[in-house]
Amino acid sequence: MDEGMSGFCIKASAAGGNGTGTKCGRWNPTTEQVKVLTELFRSGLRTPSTDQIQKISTQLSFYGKIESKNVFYWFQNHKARERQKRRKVSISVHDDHHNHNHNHDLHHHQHKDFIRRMDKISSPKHFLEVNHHHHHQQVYDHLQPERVMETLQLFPLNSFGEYSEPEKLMIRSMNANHDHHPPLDLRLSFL
Amino acid sequence: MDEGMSGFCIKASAAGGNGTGTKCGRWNPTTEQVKVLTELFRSGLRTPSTDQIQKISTQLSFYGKIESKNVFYWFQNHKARERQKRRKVSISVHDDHHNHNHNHDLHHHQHKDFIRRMDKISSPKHFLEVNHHHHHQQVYDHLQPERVMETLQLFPLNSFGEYSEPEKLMIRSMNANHDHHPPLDLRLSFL
DNA sequence: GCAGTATGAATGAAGG
DNA sequence: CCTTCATTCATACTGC
Repeated sequence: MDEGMSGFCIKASAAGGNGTGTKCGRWNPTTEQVKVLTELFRSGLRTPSTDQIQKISTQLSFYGKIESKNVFYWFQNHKARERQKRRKVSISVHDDHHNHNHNHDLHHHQHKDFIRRMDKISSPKHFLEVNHHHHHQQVYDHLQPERVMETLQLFPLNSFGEYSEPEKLMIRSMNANHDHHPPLDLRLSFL
Repeated sequence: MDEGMSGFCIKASAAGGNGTGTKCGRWNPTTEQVKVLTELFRSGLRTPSTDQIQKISTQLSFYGKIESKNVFYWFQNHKARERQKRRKVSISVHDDHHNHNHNHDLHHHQHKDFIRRMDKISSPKHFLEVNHHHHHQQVYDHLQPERVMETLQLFPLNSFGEYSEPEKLMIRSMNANHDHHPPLDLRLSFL
């Protein structure tokens, strides 16, 4: 998992107002690019479509290396951060001491799609309820370092990456037969 | 930004590969969990059934805190993003003058987020291929610094017709009236 | 050089 | 499934 980290971009451009250098790794927008993007944003563009992204990217490529994804991410981030700042501030300003229901109020209204699927395919009863262990401390159990290999030796960590064909088939068959009340057992021990 | 600490999550995890810490708010898969999930995915499992999800979840819980929904979402996201990622988004809009590199994609996974939109929303034909087709010739053509286009037609579309006329004008003036800028032009007419 | 910060990139989680 | 939001991770940049 240790990234290869190929990050060694020689980027000379800075906020000062230039746009030279720029080689690899992560995109480093030139001031011109940022300017255009900002203008577009201020113009009301929040979530550009594919076409728009492409065009913007193409145009901006004149000022320097850029890819579509950069434009996409830029807008995503910019929008998100604008909102984030907004949120933080507003919370601080008129906090009514009772306004805590939209930030980290996690769970309780659960995910629709997930529930729907769960509910349909095979009533998991308290599939979600299982999650209701918030009053337990066992949550902290997992903070244990990775030295708890005893009971479940399902995943030989040193065998990842490659597996035999028969195993693939097994998996496949399992996957193919899971419609109603699948008698299938997904034992991950095949790994 | 400092405030990042909105939550109370002690996220000690990082790209370094770990499995400790992390226990609040959003699920933070350990490397082992990711590994297993990835393997399952690679094995052909795309949309696990409820039972499968449950089993996977149960098994993965050995490595750390996890809930069924996490597994569910993981597969959904991974599948979607993987599919679109496959779309090859390395649009080298900017021709490599002499820079033939092939080391920028090796580190982590690429983006997967924006790809989705790219592939589907609009041009189902080819999004990236286009970049290879056009050699930015025409791009430069109407990017001539000297050529000042009166156009500032932002977005002919209407997806976001939020901007007001004044703003268009502002942009326009900005574009057409750049006293101290050489070849810089902010024409957004390409959209 | 390291700390702090701004921001690009990735992905978990939801909504529709 | 597709689109979007939110949070987080990683890195470029700036200042000390």
